[in-house]
Amino acid sequence: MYHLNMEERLRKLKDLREKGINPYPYKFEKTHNFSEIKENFEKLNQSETVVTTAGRILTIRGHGKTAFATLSDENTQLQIYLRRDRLNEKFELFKLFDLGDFIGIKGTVFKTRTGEITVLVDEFSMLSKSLRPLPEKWHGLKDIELKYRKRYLDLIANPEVREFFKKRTALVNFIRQFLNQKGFLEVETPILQPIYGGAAAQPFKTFYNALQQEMYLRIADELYLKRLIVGGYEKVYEICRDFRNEGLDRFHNPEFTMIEAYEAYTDYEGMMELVEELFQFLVDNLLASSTIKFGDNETEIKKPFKRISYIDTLNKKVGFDILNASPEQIDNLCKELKIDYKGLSPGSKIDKIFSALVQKEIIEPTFITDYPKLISPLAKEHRKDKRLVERFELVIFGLELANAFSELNNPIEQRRRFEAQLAQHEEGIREIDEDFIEALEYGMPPTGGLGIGIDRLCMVLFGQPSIRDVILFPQLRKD
RNA sequence: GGGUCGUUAGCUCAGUUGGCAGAGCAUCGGAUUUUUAAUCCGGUGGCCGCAGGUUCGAAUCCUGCACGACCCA
Repeated sequence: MYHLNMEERLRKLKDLREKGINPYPYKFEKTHNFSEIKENFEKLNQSETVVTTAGRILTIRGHGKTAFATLSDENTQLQIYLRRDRLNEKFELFKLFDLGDFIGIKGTVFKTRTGEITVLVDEFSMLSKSLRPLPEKWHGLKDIELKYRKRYLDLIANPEVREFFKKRTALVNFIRQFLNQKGFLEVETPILQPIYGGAAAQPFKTFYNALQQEMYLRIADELYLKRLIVGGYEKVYEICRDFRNEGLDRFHNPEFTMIEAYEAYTDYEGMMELVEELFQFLVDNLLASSTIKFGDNETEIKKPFKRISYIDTLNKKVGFDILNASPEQIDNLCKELKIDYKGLSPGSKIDKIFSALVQKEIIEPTFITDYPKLISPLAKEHRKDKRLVERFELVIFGLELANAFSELNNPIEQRRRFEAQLAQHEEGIREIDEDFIEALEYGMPPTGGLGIGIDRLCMVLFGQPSIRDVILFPQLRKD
């Protein structure tokens, strides 16, 4: 377990303790962080201000009776300079410091011959002893599996990764800011649910001992947020971690972050406007340009987004009316497209065909509108076509980023849809959420609802090719 | 689930036709009072992912397994 590199460090740890130094002290008060020292250099330098600061040692360059070290704090790096003639016998203590250790220093700032802002150290202390060697300073940590499994090392060794995850947080904060400004109320609903619903997906099961009852980690929070609309809130949203017990690849992590928003007295047209406005807001606040790149593709985020009809586009592609096609016709198409269609409902087959023929080809931000009723049990029937519902998905670079409906608020129709879904024996619900229907029976106003996948949005806006690059601790098999 | 590729020192990577296990950084010892991928001299460090097989001999060829990446489903 302890390799040779560690033995030396353990020796130094012991040495520190023998000298009466606690290698893991409790607290250290900084007067400045590194950015503040750099930004205020002239003032600090002229007034000979004594600064107190701290960071992790990244490199040490020893020169006999002096030493330079580069430290890292959360945002940037700073060089320090230690001299035997200033520190006297305490200078020798620095030999017990290694790369990776946290050091606290006190000193004055100056510029070296080459113009680098540096702190000339008058006092220094061990803030935490590191027992393991850091990844290499020049190449960083490249091994992709190690980067995911030991993200802390990735964050230490690759400052751009540390920077990237700040951008993810900024993205979420701007979404919050946007919705809050619009008068939406952020709420929290259960992650542990006795009945799962709101999407077609397999849940993670667990067991609640106190109630002696099986529970599920939510696959969506749709049904709870709609209950809140029934309750009288008119605009609500939740930034929710959802869980789906399904495959794991470049676009799927079993736990992922969604934002779901519901607004009373509007419909899916209203949700399209909201999405366009939100995306504009995010681009303005987060990106240098409205042009985004993903793999070999490039596009611009600019409203209004293109709108295409699900059925019209698909029918044009296949050359017949797919909603009136025979089961054989659809199966043959699946075979042609090498889709594994066994056990799928007619609706799911059509959706797989759509995904292969239409969705994958879409690059520019596009609203796909008016989905088949078969695959949309929670959306309201289309006002002009009974076979369809008022639903859209936003697709960019072939990826589904948002999904929205004019929400179905007719309780009788909702029960029929759930029953039809149960009869299909399809993945998705196994039990009707009677309380949800009861809530609808008390009356839900006309409502527009929207879900946006935050992880994928992050991938697309920031050009990250894998969902594992936008999740701090992506799921991997236990090694 | 299927296919392709990968796994060698703490990290980044070489390793020729099957013939002694290598480099840089890190680490240790020495020199060095403005360096910055510091420099110079000398060391330490290996279950070559794991388990089998072929062979006089395997990091290298074969089989299985584990983990990962990409593609397909």
